[in-house]
Amino acid sequence: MGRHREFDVEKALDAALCVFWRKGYEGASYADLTEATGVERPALYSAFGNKEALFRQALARYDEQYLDYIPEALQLPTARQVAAHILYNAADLNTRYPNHTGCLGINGALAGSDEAEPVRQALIDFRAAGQAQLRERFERAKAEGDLPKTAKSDALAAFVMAVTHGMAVQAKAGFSRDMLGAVAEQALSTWPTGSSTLSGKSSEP
Amino acid sequence: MGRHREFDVEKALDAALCVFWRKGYEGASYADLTEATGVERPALYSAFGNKEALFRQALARYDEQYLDYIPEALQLPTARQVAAHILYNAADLNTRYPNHTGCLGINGALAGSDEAEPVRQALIDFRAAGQAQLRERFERAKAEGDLPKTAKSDALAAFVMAVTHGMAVQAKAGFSRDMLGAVAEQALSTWPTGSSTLSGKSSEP
DNA sequence: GCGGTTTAGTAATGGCCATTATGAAAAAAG
DNA sequence: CTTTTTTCATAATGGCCATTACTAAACCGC
Repeated sequence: MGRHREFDVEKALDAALCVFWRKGYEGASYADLTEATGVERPALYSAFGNKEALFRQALARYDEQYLDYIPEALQLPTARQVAAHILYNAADLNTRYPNHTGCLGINGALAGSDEAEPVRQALIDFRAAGQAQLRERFERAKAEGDLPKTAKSDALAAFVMAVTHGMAVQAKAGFSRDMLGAVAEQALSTWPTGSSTLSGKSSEP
Repeated sequence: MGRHREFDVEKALDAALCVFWRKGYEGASYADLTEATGVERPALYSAFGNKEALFRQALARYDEQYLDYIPEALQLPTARQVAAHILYNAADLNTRYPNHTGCLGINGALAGSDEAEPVRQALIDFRAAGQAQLRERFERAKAEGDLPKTAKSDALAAFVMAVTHGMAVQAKAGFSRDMLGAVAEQALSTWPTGSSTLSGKSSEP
């Protein structure tokens, strides 16, 4: 029993997510959040908890709703396809919405006041989890002969992630989808292969 | 005539620079700045103007004091050496000071409140200037036959910058100098060569 | 339709923010 | 030594911040 909620919690979370995406954790004020969600402050608190809790839920939703290309990528047959799928989809996502360019995982909190340290750490862990998945996928690729045994899977994973992070910074600076695509292409050129040569171009746009 | 300044303006600027480097523009409060510089608020205002003006002066000093490896790099004989010098020195700088890892050009202001928009734009312009220099250097390299005529100098410059930005993000997340060095090495292993093959390793550590 | 319970919205609270008024202190000029 | 000019430091100002009492309204089971 009791009164029903008058707003759609999921829609409010989506709206808050976009605010965080654009302004980051500390840059987003409750004035911004209430305006974007159409929900008054106390209702946001009762539905999501405080600002940090709201951000963490937004991050989880971001992972589900926007980063589904990562599990997709990990299932592709070759390491090179995995990397290509990630890089081109990142270029895409980072430039798809003009109102919130770049990546929530980067925009969220890079530097800031000490108060935001827990959120910063959460984002570090979030990115590290993705990188670990990628490294493991590359290790499998080595076992399968898809990558040379001399390849360093942790360095390769860090490299792919570094390029996506760099593209996120550039997207936030206004770089076009095409420019980021060119960056991705360059990152993929001469990818190490099991059979020593054949550096070929990407199969993706 | 009149009273002398009791603090060293340059030292105060250096201290403020480190605060911005660590916390970014919005994350740095005047409480932080007065503590780090040992200078009271009104003295900072009279010496540097407001917070935005102080940040811009800190950025200029950062360019002079810490990014001298970029003009150095541009004078090296080959495009590959230019890129290698930039990437390895960036890996170094990003991890040299445990109290302010990463890069001021990235940490300074990526996302944030609307109020910080001018600072964000200043940093975008700052990074774009570096990227433009690099692109021009690569065009020269094409003219000199040091890069293939088919190479896209703007994409190459954007790629090198993307990797440095990504390394800055990773450094802020606590990555070691060695890990960033491995990222740089991987970035250089994709480098196109004039003579079609021979993707060789870097000459730098 | 009434009592219990949950939500909505207004408006308050205390804290930190950048910025600056104010007046004391210090140094050079006359 | 006095006057003028500049810097210093304390402390105030107004605004925005996240968070939350508090009151009114809406719904469910009875």
